[in-house]
Amino acid sequence: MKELPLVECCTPISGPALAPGEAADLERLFKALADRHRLQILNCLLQAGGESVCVCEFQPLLGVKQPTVSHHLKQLVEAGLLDREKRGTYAYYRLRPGALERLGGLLSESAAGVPA
Amino acid sequence: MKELPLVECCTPISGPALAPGEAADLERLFKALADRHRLQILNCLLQAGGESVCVCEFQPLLGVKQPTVSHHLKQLVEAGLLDREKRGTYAYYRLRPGALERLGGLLSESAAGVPA
DNA sequence: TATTTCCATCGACGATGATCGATATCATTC
DNA sequence: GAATGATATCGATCATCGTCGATGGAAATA
Repeated sequence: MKELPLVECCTPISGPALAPGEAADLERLFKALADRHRLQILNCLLQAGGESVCVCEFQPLLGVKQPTVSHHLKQLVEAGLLDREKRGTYAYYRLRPGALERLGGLLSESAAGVPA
Repeated sequence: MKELPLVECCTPISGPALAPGEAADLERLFKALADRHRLQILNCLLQAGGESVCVCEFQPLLGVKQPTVSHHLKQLVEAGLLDREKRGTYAYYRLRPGALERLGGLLSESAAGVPA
């Protein structure tokens, strides 16, 4: 047997681990937010005050080609952050109501248990 | 000149774009959160209530090798989410006070301007 | 129906990122 | 100071992601 070191390593903390499904959901959400261009899209939609914005707005804003814009929009929809609506040949995107609030609330709540 | 289509595409929205630096900061933050293992680390530290946790706690929790744990911890520190402290040969990490709150507040605030 | 326009999907390529074995560093112990 | 143990860094490998040209589909127009 080995003696304990002078400085104790740690007192094991054994809170429940993040549920695998829950961790995967959060990972997808944050992955969706972890891109400059997708953040620009969200910022644009926030400034639109929840109104729908046409795809054609995004391309000049982002400075990338059309397939790339489409790709990013799809990712945001699949993450549950945006809703898509088609009118004629145009496609419109808007913030899914409450999506960002929920994420913000989750972070604030989690951190609320931590003393300053 | 071309006539306007039957369905108007959109009324251009011209709010200020996200400042490049600001977008880059946010991107780094969300990138740091966009990984299953780093989320598990944060969850563990949240359950520790802001207390320091030794590195040796994380390896069995994550189920990855030691260099990988070290890699993830470094990313979280560089993102400004964790603080590192060394005692003897051991390294301890803790949540940087207010970091998660700020992020949560930012999201909630941004979304606050959007009508339900 | 042919044409045009808008947008999504596909396939490929280059870049970025996660992982791990090997090695380095540093403090402790012998 | 040699040996041990904990952690960080390095270098290579493999997977994932962002990007874009080419193509496809659907609606509007001629």
